[in-house]
Amino acid sequence: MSTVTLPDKSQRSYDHPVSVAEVAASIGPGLAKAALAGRVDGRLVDTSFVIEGEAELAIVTERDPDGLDIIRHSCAHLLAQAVKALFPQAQVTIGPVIEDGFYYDFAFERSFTPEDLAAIERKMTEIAGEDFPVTRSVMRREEAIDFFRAMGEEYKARIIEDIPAGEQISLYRQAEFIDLCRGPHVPSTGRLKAFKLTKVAGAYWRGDSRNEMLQRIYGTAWANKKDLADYLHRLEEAEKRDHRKIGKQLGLFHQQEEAPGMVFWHDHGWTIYRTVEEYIRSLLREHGYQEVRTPQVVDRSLWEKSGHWDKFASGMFTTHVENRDYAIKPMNCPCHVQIFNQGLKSYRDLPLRLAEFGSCHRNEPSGTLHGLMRLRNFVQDDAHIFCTEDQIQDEVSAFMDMLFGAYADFGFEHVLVKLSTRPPNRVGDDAVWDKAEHALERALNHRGLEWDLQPGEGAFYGPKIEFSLKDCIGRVWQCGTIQVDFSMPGRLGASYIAEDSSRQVPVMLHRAILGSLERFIAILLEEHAGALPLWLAPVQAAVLNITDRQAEYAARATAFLRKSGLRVVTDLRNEKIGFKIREHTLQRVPYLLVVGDREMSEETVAVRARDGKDLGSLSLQACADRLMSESVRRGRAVLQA
RNA sequence: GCCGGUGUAGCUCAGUCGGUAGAGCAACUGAUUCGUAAUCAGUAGGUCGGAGGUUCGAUUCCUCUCGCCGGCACCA
Repeated sequence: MSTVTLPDKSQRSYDHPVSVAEVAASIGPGLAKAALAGRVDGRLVDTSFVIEGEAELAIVTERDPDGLDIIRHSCAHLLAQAVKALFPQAQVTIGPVIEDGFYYDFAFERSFTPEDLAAIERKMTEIAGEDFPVTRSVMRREEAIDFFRAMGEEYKARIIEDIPAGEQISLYRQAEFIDLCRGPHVPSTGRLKAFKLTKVAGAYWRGDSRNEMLQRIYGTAWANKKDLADYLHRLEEAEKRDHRKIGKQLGLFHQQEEAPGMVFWHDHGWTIYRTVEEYIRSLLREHGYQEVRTPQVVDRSLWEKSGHWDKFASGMFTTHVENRDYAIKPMNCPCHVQIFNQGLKSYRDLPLRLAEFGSCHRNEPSGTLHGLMRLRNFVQDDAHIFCTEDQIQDEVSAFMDMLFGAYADFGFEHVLVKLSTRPPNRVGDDAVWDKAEHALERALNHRGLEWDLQPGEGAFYGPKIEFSLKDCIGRVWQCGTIQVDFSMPGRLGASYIAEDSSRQVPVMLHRAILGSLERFIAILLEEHAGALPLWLAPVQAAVLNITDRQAEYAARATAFLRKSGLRVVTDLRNEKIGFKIREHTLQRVPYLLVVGDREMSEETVAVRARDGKDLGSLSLQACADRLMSESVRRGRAVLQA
């Protein structure tokens, strides 16, 4: 006797143990066909899973998010089967589900070529067409190790060896292909109808660069062909937002071979940059920071004291002049401590907040450079807060207010927050780390934020909170951060006189809102597809004349608007108005102000918004007022509109 | 740094199974003065990323190297 309770609370009883597939069939033939798996008492199982006694059951179909994951996971197996069919010498390793798809890592004597990929995909389609049943079986661990080793699957054997002794191992078979897997899987290969292999790449065995490199094949999979086509289309559209593409189209900046990882900012890009910087500067003033400026090139002895020379020697650009070694600064904190160290500090001076738009150089590995996102020379909106242990919590909270306010002004709502704790290689003792980690955790929880824990990902001198944003194709980039540092002030001899007139070492908080200005601007460009909100747009309006007759008036209108504080250009070229509108629209200019004889006689401009909307004719003053008020509202206007 | 791909005019791209390259747009010249996403005609423009090698001859084949793109590892 078995009784299942369905999600709608209805119950069904059977006089024998029933499989998930049987239950689905007893509900209806449509559901039986659609069933991919079952969720029994909250646990995902195959449709072949047999229920005895009482259980809650949900039939998982492709419409269930778990169903899509199962399809993707089964696609990884399908990929592995196809690869083994075409390249029997290849060894299988792991094949997990990832966002929008899956991958599978193979050990193979050579690299897979794009042609191989096409052949593998054809083979996958063929196998799916055969509609092989997918069956589950179990083995004892030792038996499974021998089994895979006998097949020549050394990597699989090693994976199983890491599974705790005595545990049962589940295996999944489809036709001649057998893989170790926890499951569940689709009932048969015919259920995989919409997939595409997307790229090949190297990936280290067990994610460790000391290990050999495997061949990773990525794919995407969906419930049906339409979803797949939609996804590929979305991806194509997203790639058009790439900041490197937009930077070129809008003439914002360029990079060239002679300076890899560096940026040549052009006028329009630099205007965006300065606007962002000036905005942050206004926040610094508001929040009680001092702005400072420190040297680019500093003697190696300071970096030895800070610990950087030891730990990041190959990551620093160095130079040698008159028998002295120098490093071009990779970060600002040691220099800020030097400023703190000038003059005797009292507890009354704390918290002392020193900010710098600090230009840093780091010799990032060549394979990591990525447009404006990862550079060898970048500017941080950096600051170091010198405070007492008791002040940490308030300072972290105040910083988060500042950060979330800024992100709102820039139009970002979805910020990924992560807490990274002590790494294996670190300075400072564990009691100190405990204290720092707890302070950050408390500040996060106090604010009621959702956050992820990243154990072992902290900096060598302290734990940190990271604030990340996503780029156009969903890659995550760290932007803001706040890091507690109980080590460096002591290493660099920072101290203050406490209330009891004893000498104490201050705590230092490293913090940045945007992180690298370059990276933040890249994300801004991708977020807005180049159509920046008015306050950030390098050109806020263009005045376009219809014929030469209005040239003088157009210049006068431009001068008027500029005097009001707007960034305005004039386009007096002898071109049709449609041509000019097209060009400036492609340049993402927020407002196009057309002047013909009518506007000239009325002292107005005909206002056209970037989206093509006709806002009618406005007097010069009304136009200036309207644009200025939109500009000062920044990104929040968009959010609240 | 590692694996793979890639590099042709200012931009986007085509092409040469080895005989020193072509289009569209942009630029320039001329005509056109035209009211909301491309006016017409003409002209000019490239040591085919760099270095070496094979060859009578290399942009094309080989080797090395640099940049870029996608992953992986890294990211103070």
